[in-house]
Amino acid sequence: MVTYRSIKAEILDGIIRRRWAPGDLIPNEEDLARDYGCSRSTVNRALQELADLGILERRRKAGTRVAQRTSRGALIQIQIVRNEIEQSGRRYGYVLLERAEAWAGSETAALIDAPRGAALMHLRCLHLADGAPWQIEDRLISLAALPTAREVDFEALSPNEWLVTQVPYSRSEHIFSAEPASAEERERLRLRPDEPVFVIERRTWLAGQALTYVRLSHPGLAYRMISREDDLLAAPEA
Amino acid sequence: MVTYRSIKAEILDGIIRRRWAPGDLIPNEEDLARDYGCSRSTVNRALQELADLGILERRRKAGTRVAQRTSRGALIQIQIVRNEIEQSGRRYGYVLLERAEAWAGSETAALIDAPRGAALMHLRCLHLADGAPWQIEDRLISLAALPTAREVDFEALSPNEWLVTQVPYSRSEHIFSAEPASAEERERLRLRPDEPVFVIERRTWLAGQALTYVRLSHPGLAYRMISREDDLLAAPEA
DNA sequence: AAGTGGTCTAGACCACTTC
DNA sequence: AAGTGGTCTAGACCACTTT
Repeated sequence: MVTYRSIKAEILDGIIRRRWAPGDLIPNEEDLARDYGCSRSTVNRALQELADLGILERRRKAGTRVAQRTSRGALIQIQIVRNEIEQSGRRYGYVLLERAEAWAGSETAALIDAPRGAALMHLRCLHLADGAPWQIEDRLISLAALPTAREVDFEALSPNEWLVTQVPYSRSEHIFSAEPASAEERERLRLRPDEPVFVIERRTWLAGQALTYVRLSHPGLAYRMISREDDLLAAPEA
Repeated sequence: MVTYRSIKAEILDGIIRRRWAPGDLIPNEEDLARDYGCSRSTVNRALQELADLGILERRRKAGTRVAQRTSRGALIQIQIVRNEIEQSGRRYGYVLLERAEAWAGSETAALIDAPRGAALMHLRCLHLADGAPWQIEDRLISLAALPTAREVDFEALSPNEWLVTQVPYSRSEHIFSAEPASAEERERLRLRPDEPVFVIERRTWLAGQALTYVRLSHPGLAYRMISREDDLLAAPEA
């Protein structure tokens, strides 16, 4: 039986084994359908999924070409801190360090992408793995967008967990960097002298309105962010 | 006209505005098709794409549910270094520091995931932006998998560029970390005292065979890895 | 003007999962 | 056993792009 999966696999194989090089035109849907003895819809689905993966480029009338691969991306999965720690078999711990409400100055307004003077909640927390410091969470929440944040007991539930489970967003931005540790980070994360921090900054919006900004800092020597991509040639069945 | 895109947008809107909360069951395809006055295939495509995005979870007989969102991932685009620099309007420079062939010892074998004793090429290069050091590329290439690497003029073309444009792979792994700078990195990247490096490590394989391992280190104070996600609610037309 | 992909349809059969 | 999604078909019309 010719399935869209089998067509997808064959085309992929042809690309990887250089039957078609980047930039080459592959046959049109009608021809492929005849070759494979299936309907055009089936071919269409296979090619469309390869185009979604960035492996093919398709244009009406111009046909379907193998994309000039600049290197595929890496997909980073950012989980709820608690799950990330528990899934690696360690015990999760959490401490709220600070909770305050304030109006946005020009610096904080820029961080969270809210207007100056907007009402914000500022939270600082420490997440622990097996009792050892794992991550400092330094967060701003827009109270205009999320007034219910005022009623949440952040001593019991981390803002990270509350937001991820309760607050939908439609757009996000992530920035990753390596920074020298501040004196406070050195102390709270119990860093060695000279040990840097791995920093993740994230902003989220819902329908154009800023929701939150967070800076997550991890001990540089203990933290690695890993992304594994599935093998494109691996057959689902065998 | 009811299109699969409009259905996708409506369902997404319903999820984001909490008409359905995470874990909730949404109507089955047949009912939705009747509601929208379209065929089941159209509904199917909409729901399937949302499932591919990780927003819905579907199981036969059990139906379609809103996924428990752990937070969507961040997609990192890793480009050819030269393009990355030139696209930001800076002048690109490149220097080959070292080129050698060797047999894999136990450490290098583990890095590249090749057997001990495998023939490897070792390359070290420096990439510059506007004359300032931007990245050290420290690379191992498996000569068993890529014997043609021996004939490439790496004085003229960086291994990064050669591999990305010429060598297909089917699986990859990325690791990002913050590390204290070594003495050599401090010198080559002209780092300030205490400035860490942002490190990207990447391995690639083709059909199970290891191709290459690379360690890319950037000045921590100058480098930021950024990932922006499209707004899910943004309408393609208006 | 003509070629190619994009999408929809109405129906069919099947595969998987729960009841 | 029955409900739900997964996939295929044959055909149709349309949208976009190039010639």
